[in-house]
Amino acid sequence: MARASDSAYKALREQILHWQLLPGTPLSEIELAERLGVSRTPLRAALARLALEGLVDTSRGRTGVVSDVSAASITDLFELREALETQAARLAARRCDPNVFDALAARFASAPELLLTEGSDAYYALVTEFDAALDHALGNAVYRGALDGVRLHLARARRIATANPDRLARSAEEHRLICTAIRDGDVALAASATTVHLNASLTTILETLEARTPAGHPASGQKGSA
Amino acid sequence: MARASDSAYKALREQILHWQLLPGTPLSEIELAERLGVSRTPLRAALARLALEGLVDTSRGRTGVVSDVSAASITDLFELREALETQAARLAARRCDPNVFDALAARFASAPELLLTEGSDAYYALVTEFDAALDHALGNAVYRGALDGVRLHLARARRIATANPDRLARSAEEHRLICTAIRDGDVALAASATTVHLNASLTTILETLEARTPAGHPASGQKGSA
DNA sequence: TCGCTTCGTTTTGTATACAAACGGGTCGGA
DNA sequence: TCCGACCCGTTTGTATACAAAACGAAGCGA
Repeated sequence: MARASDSAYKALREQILHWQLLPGTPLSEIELAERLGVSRTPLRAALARLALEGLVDTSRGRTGVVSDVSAASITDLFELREALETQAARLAARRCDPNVFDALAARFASAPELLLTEGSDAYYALVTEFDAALDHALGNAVYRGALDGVRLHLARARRIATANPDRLARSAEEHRLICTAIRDGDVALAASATTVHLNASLTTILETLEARTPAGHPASGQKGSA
Repeated sequence: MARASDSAYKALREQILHWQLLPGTPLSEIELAERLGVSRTPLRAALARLALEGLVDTSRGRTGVVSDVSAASITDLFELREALETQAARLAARRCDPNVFDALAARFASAPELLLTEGSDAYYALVTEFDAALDHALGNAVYRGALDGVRLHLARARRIATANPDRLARSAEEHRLICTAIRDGDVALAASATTVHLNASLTTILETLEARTPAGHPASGQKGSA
């Protein structure tokens, strides 16, 4: 990981995910190489990787731009996410170690205090632990790769909706329900609870997004085609 | 697409998918660059792309190898595939143009004759048309990207199980049922029929794979970790 | 005889130099 | 004045040269 291409990739990814590089920003190889202190060759590799992961859009023009985050693209993302996570919840309900998800349920139950004392970052860290537990329960590297792809884009979208303590508290309750359902091996409930959670999450993000773009002021171009 | 990196990518992908480059084959940059008549720079890009798509495994050692196709990896792949395709079938049942899937159902109904007169390649072309219709009904570029990733690996796995006319005829009947369910907007049936089809397909591939590896003769190493 | 260290070869990773292609701008003509 | 073609600058795509690191083998020592 000490390779220049990797560090360039990590740096760019971080900046895109943190909205320091805004959607639509053109990514000139020469300029970025200079700014990141690497040669064009490893930078090209980093850019190619970001393009394949969907964070960089190379389809328009020759110079790549940071890919767009529109209401349409987020809706599409959540459609895929629902397919993956509901089935993941079902599978986990069959295979998991109940103790793991029992412990997670308890931690989600006490999340309101966590939010008060340590803030939203600590809560997101807890969600990451939940994701890891889900991955471990699945025991499927291919499936995990697909989930990671979704989580990557989700991390960027989530930055818009951060800092809504009320929503996060409800999110914690939804996660708690998912955890108990998985712990109890209740396949149907695990899937349904996941659907409920994702719908609430999507709604929140879309509302925040709409509030941010007053109307007639599209954030940065549209989604793919018509 | 006239770029050297793209042609190298396409050539390598073709050879891997057609089992001309067998799983485990080491991919030396110098040798491949010479063989394909391109420089190492574009070849590296091609190799990186294949690695990100999962056709090349760079985790073991420094030199990448063609990724493995084991019973375990195929089972994992199908677990992901089921998550994606069952939900895709549900969504398509809600959104599709009935005429499209009605026409497809008719063509799957007459697939037995197609298999007799034109062979399995023509049948696979029909399946590809079905996939395209599904993508179009979804109208979701992100979802399609995930499906394409699965289809890529599936194409390689399928090469093992090809040329079982009896199975293909049954596959056609399963597809016909899926098409009619989608056409009729029957969400539950579309999903269930897809599950049935995928299970049958997986079983066939695993049986063929087992018959090919007589025992104690692992095709080419194991899957990821333990 | 087994294990460790060390050296050599091979392979990847990076930098730079060069060629080609796209875009913008300007000049000329209708 | 508007349209079109051509030219030039910038940017990407490719090739090669160099550096660093990893694998393997051989030799030494216990």
